[in-house]
Amino acid sequence: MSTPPGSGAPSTAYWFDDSDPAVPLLQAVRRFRRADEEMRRGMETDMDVNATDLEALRHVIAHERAGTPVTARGLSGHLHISTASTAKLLNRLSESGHIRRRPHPGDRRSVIVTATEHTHEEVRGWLSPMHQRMLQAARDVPEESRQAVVDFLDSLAESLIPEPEDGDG
Amino acid sequence: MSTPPGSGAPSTAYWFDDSDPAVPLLQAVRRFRRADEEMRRGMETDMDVNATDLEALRHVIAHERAGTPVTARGLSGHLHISTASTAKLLNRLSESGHIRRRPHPGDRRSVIVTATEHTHEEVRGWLSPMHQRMLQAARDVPEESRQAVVDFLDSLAESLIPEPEDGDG
DNA sequence: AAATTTTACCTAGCCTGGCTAGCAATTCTG
DNA sequence: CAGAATTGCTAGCCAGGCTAGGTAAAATTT
Repeated sequence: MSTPPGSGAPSTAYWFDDSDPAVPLLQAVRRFRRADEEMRRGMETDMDVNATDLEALRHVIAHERAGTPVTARGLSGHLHISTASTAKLLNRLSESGHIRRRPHPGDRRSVIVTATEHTHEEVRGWLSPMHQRMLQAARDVPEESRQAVVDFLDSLAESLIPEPEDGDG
Repeated sequence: MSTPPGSGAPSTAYWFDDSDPAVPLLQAVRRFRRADEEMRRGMETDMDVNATDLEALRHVIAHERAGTPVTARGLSGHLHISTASTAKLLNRLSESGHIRRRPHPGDRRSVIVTATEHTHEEVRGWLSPMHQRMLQAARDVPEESRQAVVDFLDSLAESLIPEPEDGDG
């Protein structure tokens, strides 16, 4: 083995066995996750909203663009917070001018949430250049490796699902 | 054409132009991110600690394994929370039996944080099978595509760094 | 080496953003 | 149509951030 037991462990690769050629891939994944977190933090700071509110805005905008507008209920589900917390969130975001509540055309109990034009611009300002760069990164992946990348990512996603404890039946 | 302008947009690919062959890669990235979030949520629930505390435990354990133990200060920096909040966090986690404070051998102001054996086991129970699966996923990437994967991920990470506003200069 | 500044950590007390409970309006169902 | 279910709201609680301010130890200056 490459990490001699009992010796001072290497500083970069905590858990890892350096000799495994698969390790650099997981290290790259780790770097990506870190960068993702930092990006979110930067965006929160810049737009002066918390993480949940930011994700809410992102969701609202995405659905607005897709023409499948979002209700308070739907938002609550997406964010995994209660409908009560969602009501508070909507209050915050409408007071700060980020979103607007609109009546749902087909259900008078329900509320449609839309982003204000200002919010659209603000988010576009952040996301669209970022998105362009990400798209370019994806285009730079050689044709013959694209499927491998997709498979790897999906396989990773699969890895994160906990193995079902073999219970009774 | 794939996304007829003005028509009702497709539900899966909000922002995307389906015709770009790079898009499936970003969609896979998105699926991975989602899975990652869900994994964390599951772990929080299962171990009955909040996200910050969980990340703290992870960090402590990783550093413990690497033989570079972590101080309260270091933890505070890693988590991006104040030293005061870190003190509270350490109180929570030591009351719940997850960690222990130890004197720093070389600096009597400082505190070394270690995880209890129980915590090590608990985290190992979650992470090491997951890690095995991730490692397998990485090994399954064909040799000739590995570099492309690493490059893509690093390039994505790079993409997340906001472009420097061209200011005065 | 004495005095000063900086650093690591702590407690006290505040505020934001979750939560449950409970209500009104609307829609669905038998 | 009566009763059950669903959507969203307010009220009020609590966890987990924060700033302010204190002490002890270490580092730096004089």
